Amino acid sequence: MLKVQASIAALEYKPNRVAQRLRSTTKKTKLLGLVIPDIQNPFFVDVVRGVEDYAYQNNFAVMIGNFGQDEKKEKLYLDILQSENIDGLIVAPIHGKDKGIENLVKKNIPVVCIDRGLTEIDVDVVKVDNEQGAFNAIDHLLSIGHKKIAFISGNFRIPTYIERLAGYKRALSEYGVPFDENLVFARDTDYKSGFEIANKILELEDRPTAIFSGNNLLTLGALEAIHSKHIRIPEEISIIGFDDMPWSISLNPPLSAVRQPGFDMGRKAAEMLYERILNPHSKKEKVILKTELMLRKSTAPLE
Amino acid sequence: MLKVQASIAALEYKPNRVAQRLRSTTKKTKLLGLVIPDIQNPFFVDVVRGVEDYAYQNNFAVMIGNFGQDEKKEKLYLDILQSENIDGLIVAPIHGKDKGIENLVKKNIPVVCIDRGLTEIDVDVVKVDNEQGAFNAIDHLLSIGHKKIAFISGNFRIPTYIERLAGYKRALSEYGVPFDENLVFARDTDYKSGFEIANKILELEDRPTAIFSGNNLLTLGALEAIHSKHIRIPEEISIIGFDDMPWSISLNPPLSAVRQPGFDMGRKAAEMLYERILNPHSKKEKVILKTELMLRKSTAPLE
DNA sequence: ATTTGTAATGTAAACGTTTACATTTATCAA
DNA sequence: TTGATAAATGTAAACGTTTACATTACAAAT
Repeated sequence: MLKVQASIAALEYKPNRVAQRLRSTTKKTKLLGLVIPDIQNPFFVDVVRGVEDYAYQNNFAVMIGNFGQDEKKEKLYLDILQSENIDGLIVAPIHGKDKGIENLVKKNIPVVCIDRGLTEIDVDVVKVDNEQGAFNAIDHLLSIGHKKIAFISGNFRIPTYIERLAGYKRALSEYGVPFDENLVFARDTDYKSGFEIANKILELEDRPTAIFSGNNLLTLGALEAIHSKHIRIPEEISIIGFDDMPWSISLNPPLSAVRQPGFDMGRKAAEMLYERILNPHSKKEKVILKTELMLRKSTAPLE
Repeated sequence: MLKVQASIAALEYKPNRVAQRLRSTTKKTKLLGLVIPDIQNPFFVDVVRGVEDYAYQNNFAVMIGNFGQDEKKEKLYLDILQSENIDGLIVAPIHGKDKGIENLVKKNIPVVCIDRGLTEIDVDVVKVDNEQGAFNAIDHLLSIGHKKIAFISGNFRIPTYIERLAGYKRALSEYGVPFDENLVFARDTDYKSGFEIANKILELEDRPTAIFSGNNLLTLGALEAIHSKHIRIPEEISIIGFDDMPWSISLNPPLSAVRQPGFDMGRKAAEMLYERILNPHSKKEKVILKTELMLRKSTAPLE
């Protein structure tokens, strides 16, 4: 063994990553940034796991920022990560024209967008076919006789929800059911919003026979609202949600849902980021993953 | 306005955090480490949110590592964070004699332990009264007539589960029910373990009338096992879990649980870490938070 | 105008690496 | 043993800050 290497081992020398990162030009700093909208949403937790899985295998550390749908907070994390000289960044943009992310891309910092893309600039993206996913859910509901279907959505500044709304509309029009804008409710993407919106829906004069909820947390919130009013699912109302969870089967009743492959999305994003770091000028890539309709017990035919 | 400051503003100068951290001795690097066992567990997600909440308010960034109960991975994150010159670290030790964390404490790096303490060394800790929490759950079960209560636990190297077992035993002995070691099952702390252990329990000759599951994920896994065998809760078997979730009420049936204040725990830990950074030699603090018994519909008297 | 004090700016070294060469040491064939 | 080549080690500058002083500028007070 070499003398130097022997000493390295003997003294248990661990390089200081800060100094490495300060000096290094040829990216070997092994630090990735990951900026997500809501760590409470199990879908994003899956994404995180996917990213970490790939990162760990390739000796990267991951620095996570959770901005909780707060634009200022997102900006802060973007700034911090940039001034941390990260090798690259995986981020779910708060909206399609996110200037902060655009700037990073322009500065040639490797960026991969997840869950949502950017409209103003060409960038790597991994997402899901939201339009088709929503279409499948609504198509299912329509096929079993529902016509009055409420949509509990997140904010329409988030591209994801625009796409899901498009799927909702397309299904409706295929069945010749007119679109009623009073049936779509958009607010935040959290549990509380789901709860409050569902409460409002359930008190409507001519109550919808089915609910399509735009994400995990909205679904769970809506479920609480329905249960607290002792309305029976699916006898009195059907519900199907975007995002599946391992324990969807243990909900009351077992929940029908549009499954997104969160783990795969995270893993793929990390992989693409790695490629992008190695190869900064190759063509930007768009990956659209498929959703899967999980039919369980929360949707039933309208008699 | 000063000339220098004017230029700072004009050029939108952002200090390079890496250089700052490399040079700075009087800790103003504003970076915290957070190392958690399992980001899939909603309890730890709450902890993360609590930490981030405090950090954000005090302009700290948080670097999260999720080690998934893998000791090697925990070690890696500890090493990485240390060589990142972080100001301080919040960590849930993988077991009570965690050498990696002991070393950090000895090197005078500010450390706060969450959820679990360290036996060999004096360190700041925020945890919950696990013994009492488990006692309350078992006491409730015993008070409504159950005697044969299975305990789905995590690995007994994790201090938390040792304490929960102690509470289980104490309740039993207060009711004069002999402890039967064949009723405690310890494996990993994930969904799959809960599912598999519950399956085993349900096939037992003289099947327990109640299950106490050691955490969130174990509970959810057990629930799936029970449902897939079409065993009715609580008519045929009662179940109560450690850890509550916002949507526990929407489970089938609404789940009785021992609630831990995860958000508060995270926030308190961040606060204590901040104090520790400012004041490295003050007396180490132990904070024991209270649990709360949430009685819903998954436990019923034994007729 | 001169002094005095304070605020603002300037200067050089240091943090622990990487980078790019220069130099030394080891290895092998002739 | 010598020379050629490769491997190992040595050296100095640079990364962008902070730290600790030194210097300069600008008031207000004499």
